[in-house]
Amino acid sequence: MQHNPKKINSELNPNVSVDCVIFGFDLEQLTVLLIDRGEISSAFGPRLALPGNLIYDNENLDMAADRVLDELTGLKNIYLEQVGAFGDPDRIHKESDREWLKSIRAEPEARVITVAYYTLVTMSQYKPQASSFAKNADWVPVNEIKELAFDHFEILQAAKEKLKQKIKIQPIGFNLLPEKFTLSQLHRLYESILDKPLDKRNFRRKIQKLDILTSLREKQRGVPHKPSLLYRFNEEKYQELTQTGFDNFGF
Amino acid sequence: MQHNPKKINSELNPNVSVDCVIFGFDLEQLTVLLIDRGEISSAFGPRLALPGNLIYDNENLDMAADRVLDELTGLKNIYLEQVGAFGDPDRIHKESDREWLKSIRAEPEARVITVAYYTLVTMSQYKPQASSFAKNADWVPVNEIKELAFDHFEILQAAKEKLKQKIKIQPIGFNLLPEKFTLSQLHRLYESILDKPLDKRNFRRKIQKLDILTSLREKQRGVPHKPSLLYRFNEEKYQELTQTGFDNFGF
DNA sequence: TTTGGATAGTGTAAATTTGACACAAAGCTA
DNA sequence: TAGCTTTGTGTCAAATTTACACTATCCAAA
Repeated sequence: MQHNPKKINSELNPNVSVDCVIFGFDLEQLTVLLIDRGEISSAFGPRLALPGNLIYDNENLDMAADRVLDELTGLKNIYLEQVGAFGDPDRIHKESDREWLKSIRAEPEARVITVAYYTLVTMSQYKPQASSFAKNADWVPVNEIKELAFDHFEILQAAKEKLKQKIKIQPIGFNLLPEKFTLSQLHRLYESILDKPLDKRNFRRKIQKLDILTSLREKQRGVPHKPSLLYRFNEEKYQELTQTGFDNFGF
Repeated sequence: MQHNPKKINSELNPNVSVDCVIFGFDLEQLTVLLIDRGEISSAFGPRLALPGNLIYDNENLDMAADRVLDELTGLKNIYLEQVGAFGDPDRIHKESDREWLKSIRAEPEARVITVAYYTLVTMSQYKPQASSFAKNADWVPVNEIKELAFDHFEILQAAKEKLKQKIKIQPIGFNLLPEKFTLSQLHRLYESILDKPLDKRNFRRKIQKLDILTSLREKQRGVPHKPSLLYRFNEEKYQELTQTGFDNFGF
């Protein structure tokens, strides 16, 4: 928790926390980085929760979200979007929740509102076992999550919906892919986020017409089938597009 | 401020406030209900601000927004959508801001984060002078607003953008119109929200094809030109539509 | 080396949607 | 009754969307 020593002199605000829905994509499906709260909670409710923490009084909300992400994964400068504020007075129900909150320095009796963010990371840049902060963290496919601690399941639903809407307007999906990727991977990504099948040929036609991909003269290697061409996201062309007011990346 | 006596026994949370962007439509342009903070602030900065207040510890955020709206306008059951949380540690800059916050019982030294909402009301249902709470409140056309107190201008921008995106997905604009309205009024409404001109015939064709309007056998009266037919929003047909997964109300 | 399994990559035709555009009808006022 | 103002309407061309099936390429196993 002392990962960012500059912050430690400031005071934690006991009323406001930040929770992060950290999305990843394992090239098959959308996943979320969850932390396991361990035995302490297992008898009472869901062990899995979104990573989060109270905010410091001298940081703004976006910075707090960056910090939580950094503490857990060591990643910086990650795509980040606010989902919204969640704050039912009774959002902390269980004795186990209170115990656990104490263990991370929160005031379990205070009413806490949380500001939720979602972030998009490239899974290959981060494996949970690589970081000492992430001993209890792991990627879980979104579709397999049926419950979470506190009101985190509700937050996850809201984040999925925000992401879905956002990707119809901006091609932010590239933040979830490695630098080089195939059209099929991009296709799968859009299908998982939009949660519906998309026709292969129509998808390819549409994405190619946008002209925001650079085709690398390079093929996939080691796959037991016809290897795919690799592409890279072309930031410059994307900027050109948006600056002309274009905003129809919808599917 | 004691409009809702049930709440008065609970404690105010000094760290969390709710601000409301109350949109209206004067049949010409989009407007926002602002309060005038009066002389106390005039020497230091903008007098106009969004209505808002601290939240009580026993109410959830949506309820708090409803309450603020009710206190100011007396309106209940209004369309309400969260914009997000705003919370730069230095969002309260000026001495005048501190004075004013004291006057509404806030703790000016505490770091306050605010959760912003936007709401859509029918202007004809509410005239500022009708309510004793609203002596200092008035409708201001959105396009004429150049600055607001605190970070409220930023919040307003965010709210406008949210509304713009939302109306592309759901036909929520009817909440801004009287029960009976003309297609031209609806047309103007979409133009003000989307902030761009829309071709009259194409707009009409599109809105009619959605089949969510009931044509009343009734004409406008007293207008110095050809009177328009009046329409009503058809909630049932809209529900049918959305339940089939339709979500393209975009323009 | 041949064969089978798996995914990549490609084109077309029909239906739908969009965008551009102009004039007659209806009511009010002077 | 003449003039002003806004309503209400149709068409055509272009662009976009949808549905749909087969060959090419690589790896692995026989």
